[in-house]
Amino acid sequence: MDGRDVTRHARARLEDVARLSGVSAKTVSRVFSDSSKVSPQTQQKVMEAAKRLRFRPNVLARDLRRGGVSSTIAFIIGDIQNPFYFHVAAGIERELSQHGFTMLLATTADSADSEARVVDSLLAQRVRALLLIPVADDQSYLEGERQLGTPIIGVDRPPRDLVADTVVLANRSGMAEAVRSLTALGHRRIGFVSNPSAFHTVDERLEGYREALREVGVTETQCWERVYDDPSVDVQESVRSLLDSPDPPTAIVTGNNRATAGALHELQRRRESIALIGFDDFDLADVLGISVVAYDTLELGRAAARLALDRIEYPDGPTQRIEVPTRLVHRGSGEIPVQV
Amino acid sequence: MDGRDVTRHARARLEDVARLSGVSAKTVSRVFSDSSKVSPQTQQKVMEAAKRLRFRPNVLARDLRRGGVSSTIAFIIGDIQNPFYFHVAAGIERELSQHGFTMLLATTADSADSEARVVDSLLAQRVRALLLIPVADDQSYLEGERQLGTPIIGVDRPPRDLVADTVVLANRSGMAEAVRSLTALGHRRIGFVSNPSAFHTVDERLEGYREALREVGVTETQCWERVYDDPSVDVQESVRSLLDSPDPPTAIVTGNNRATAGALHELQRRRESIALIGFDDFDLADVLGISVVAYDTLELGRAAARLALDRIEYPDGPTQRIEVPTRLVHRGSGEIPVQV
DNA sequence: CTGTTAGCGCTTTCAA
DNA sequence: TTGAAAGCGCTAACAG
Repeated sequence: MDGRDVTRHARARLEDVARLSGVSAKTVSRVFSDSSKVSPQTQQKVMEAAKRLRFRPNVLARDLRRGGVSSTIAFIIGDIQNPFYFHVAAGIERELSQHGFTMLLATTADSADSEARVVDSLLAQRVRALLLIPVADDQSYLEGERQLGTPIIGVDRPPRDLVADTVVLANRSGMAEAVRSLTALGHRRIGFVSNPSAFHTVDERLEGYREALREVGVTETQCWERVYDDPSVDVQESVRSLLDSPDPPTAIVTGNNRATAGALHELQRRRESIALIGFDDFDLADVLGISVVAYDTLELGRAAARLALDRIEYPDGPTQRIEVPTRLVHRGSGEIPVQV
Repeated sequence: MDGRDVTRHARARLEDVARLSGVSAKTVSRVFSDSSKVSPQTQQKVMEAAKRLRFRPNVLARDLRRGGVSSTIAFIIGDIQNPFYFHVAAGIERELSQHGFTMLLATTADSADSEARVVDSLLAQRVRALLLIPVADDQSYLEGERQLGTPIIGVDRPPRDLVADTVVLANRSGMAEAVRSLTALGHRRIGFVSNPSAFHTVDERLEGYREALREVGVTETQCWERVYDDPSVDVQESVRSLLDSPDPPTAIVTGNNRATAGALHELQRRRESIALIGFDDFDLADVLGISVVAYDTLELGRAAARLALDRIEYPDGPTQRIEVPTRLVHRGSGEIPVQV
């Protein structure tokens, strides 16, 4: 040591501020939490000292003392690469940050056992609430945690075997509306393409599709349905097999944005243009002229965050289920009438 | 109360597990951190008790005791809606989770004072490192924190007035390569469109553009440059003004993905097809046939995360600057020769 | 309005 | 290999 101050300064604590400003630690604490109960002069003294010492309350210690819960809320998603998830994340983050919470984002790579591990590590961090897009077959393993008071919110799909607040899209009616707009143009042979299929969302969309076709007397739809659960099956190829089948469809609807992309790739390859409506909106869909079933993704996230905040405030309120509406956006591809 | 167990169970603590398994709290603690020093029998006893009580170590308390730092690493981004940020976040998250850290994601809505506030609240949470996409004019306010030992990593742009590890793209050379491919096809009047412009990234891309044009003797490029900093100026309109100018360009390069989208909208409106190369790849660019300067976004994130992990391990190592390479992807729009 | 004491759940000594 | 005591930085509960 050469006499100059070359030591790495330690972080200032409440007590350091207290000493410098000549008050007790508790008073400093009050200034930083519920300043209404401290006289203005004291407040100013404390704030000055704090500034000089670059004091920042240690949230870890605060949260520990306040009952072991943190001010973070976790959002667990599957494949982070899918733009859908991050628009939802954006909505959640925006709503949470307005209420003093921060979002902890974790991914499960859409695998069930990864889900359990990730959830576990987040709970160890004492997150204040858990928002998750359920992937595993069964979320009953969260029941214990829920009883301990951690709010658990299902996003985009309802958790299975677990009573929880949920936000979902109007999948069934949204898809039915899309298919009806096609049948109105004369289409009867309509393909439904999706991969994966196991999720609640796709199930519901498929039902909406069948429902709308039943309304015009088409009850045998199996041969137009290309729904796989195997990630190795390329959507583009399933569209190809559909269009190459003996009695090809005159229109296609897709179960999600990835399926839409696959369909577009195949249609471009064939240089064909067929009636197409995708579920999920996407960037540049307008430039491409693709009609879609759209919805406010940001709002989906916000609604989920609000459910969590509600549940934190009213732990014993009734279970809520919010359905975010969809709307059919006409951009051309969905308005191609059946070729006679 | 009806006699059945309707009380909300409290969370099990180390001590509860200790009591149930007949050992001391410290032994249980050992089992959960550095189990090598506990006999196998004891270990099993403890694990069983822990399982029965659904015990989960409280990371808050652990981190507090271990020196007040958490096992979370924050990533601060501007506009969360931009898919670019997401992919970077995905890369970061992936790398971090492999090393036992979780990612705290916060947004600043691309505003400078919001940046300071967000950073402050994250530091209060004692994040272990700070990854940020600098937005404010000046990050010197982080200097104190850096000296306290919090690693700070600049992502996509170097922090200003702050020595910090940084990951950036090869902006200049990437853009120069794109423009060279256009000049090779005979183009000399090439438009450059971007909004916003204030960021390091766009500056560098602009320089690359000018450099490549200088190489073929074009030194006066101002009239082809449409670079704004006003979010209210629509890129589509600036492309329009460019194409409607007395001496319109025969090719366009864009400064980022949003500018590319704007250009596409305008070109579609005019039903024109002009040579176009975008900076940043995007979904369905292949279907649209748009040539782009692409790069591995995920890798950008991973590299940033690795810098943080490095710095945590070797606080006094040399400052690093990583440049992620770009590559020109030919898809047709960039291969349109100049019209004679 | 302000201070004192105790303790959140864990781990770091240090001792056995 | 195991345990007892002390304390991380903060705040709840109680005084004054």
